[in-house]
Amino acid sequence: MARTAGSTGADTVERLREAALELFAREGYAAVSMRAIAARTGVQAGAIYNYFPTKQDILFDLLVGHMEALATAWREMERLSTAEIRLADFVRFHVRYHLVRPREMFISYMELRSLEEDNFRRIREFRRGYEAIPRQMIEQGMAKGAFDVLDAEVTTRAIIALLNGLTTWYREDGRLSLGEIETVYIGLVSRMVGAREEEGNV
Amino acid sequence: MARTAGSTGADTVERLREAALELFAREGYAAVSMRAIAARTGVQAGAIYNYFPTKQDILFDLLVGHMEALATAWREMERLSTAEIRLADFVRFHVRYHLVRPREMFISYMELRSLEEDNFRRIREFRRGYEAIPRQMIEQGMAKGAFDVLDAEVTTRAIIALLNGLTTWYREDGRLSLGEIETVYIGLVSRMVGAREEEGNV
DNA sequence: GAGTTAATTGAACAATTGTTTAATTCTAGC
DNA sequence: GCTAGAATTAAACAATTGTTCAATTAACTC
Repeated sequence: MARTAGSTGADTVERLREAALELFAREGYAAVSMRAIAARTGVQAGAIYNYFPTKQDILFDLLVGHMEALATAWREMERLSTAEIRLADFVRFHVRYHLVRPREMFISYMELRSLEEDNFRRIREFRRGYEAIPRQMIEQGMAKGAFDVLDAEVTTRAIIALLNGLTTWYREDGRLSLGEIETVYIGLVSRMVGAREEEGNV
Repeated sequence: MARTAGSTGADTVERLREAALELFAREGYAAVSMRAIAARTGVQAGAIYNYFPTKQDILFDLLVGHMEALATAWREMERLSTAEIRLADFVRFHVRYHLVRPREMFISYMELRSLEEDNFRRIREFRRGYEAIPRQMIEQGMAKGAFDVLDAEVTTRAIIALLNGLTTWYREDGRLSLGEIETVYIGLVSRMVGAREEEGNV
């Protein structure tokens, strides 16, 4: 046998991405075999190599894609305003964006260690750029006296950890809606940075 | 060849634990082979099976050991007091305990998915018990009017995520000392729960 | 409808995996 | 100094791993 009826490359590569994303998120990169990804796509293992040179390239492709889409999405919706409002915007954006893409979020911070040297460095750069966004807001808010923070670096990292921690417990069918979780998180972050007026940050 | 000079079982099993802990933390359970653990211990792969029936049992042994030691350590140092002080105590304890054992902390929340069904359930129970500690403090503080919290569950989970996130960025040779990080974290958590008097929680 | 290209199979590769077992050497107790 | 048991090696097992490639079939072009 060979080419199967109705198969097109663009379709197959997309189904491969989806299968790999699901499996990497659920089992972890190292525990997933090329045959498992192929089986889930309804294809033989050899076919994968028409689209990705190695297993590592699948992971890297997923992570780059996620980070680029994330950065683009933020750029498209960010607005100029005070540090308080911009930080609240960022929290809302981050929560909303990731809760709709839990698998991407999960692998993008769980599978960093599965990346080879060069790939790791590139993804790390992406992350640094993204994490610089809240950091700058906090520093700006401090400079203008709108925030009261003991240590900008630790506070930023704590906020990022708190945001990323969402993946470990959020369930779509949970008690709270996405909007309610956003509200709670915005309130928490607002307190963490010691924003002057606790309410009214829209 | 066979038994090597100066070898005792108690010593070997401890070195095996240490090797497995280091490798699991660095590479991930699935990416570590029995031969890699053996090599790091200075022993052949077959020797491991005198102490652990399977690879899975090594991971489980490490996780159970960590969770039990963690719970014991907290019980030994906890004291009766107000919710504010007890929560600050807990944060300080958690930060200090884990920053001295980054590898245990790392695998105990990164490798949960590598556990087989039954083992996973047992470790999850341990975790639930431990995470109930801050949750109860928060609920108690709310009931007494000492805390002002929008949602107890989400706030608890956010605090736990923030605490666990330490592993992803803490470095022993970093800018801040363990004590300074503790102080910042206690302040952050205190704000998150809306503790009435922000300072003076010792 | 013939010829070209795109897409896939299926078998094969060597390497590595977790685990078992018989043989061997060391240590401890008498 | 002998012996029993503890500790380990080294070889072997079948299964699985990532990857390659010639053969084969489907879709597209003219």
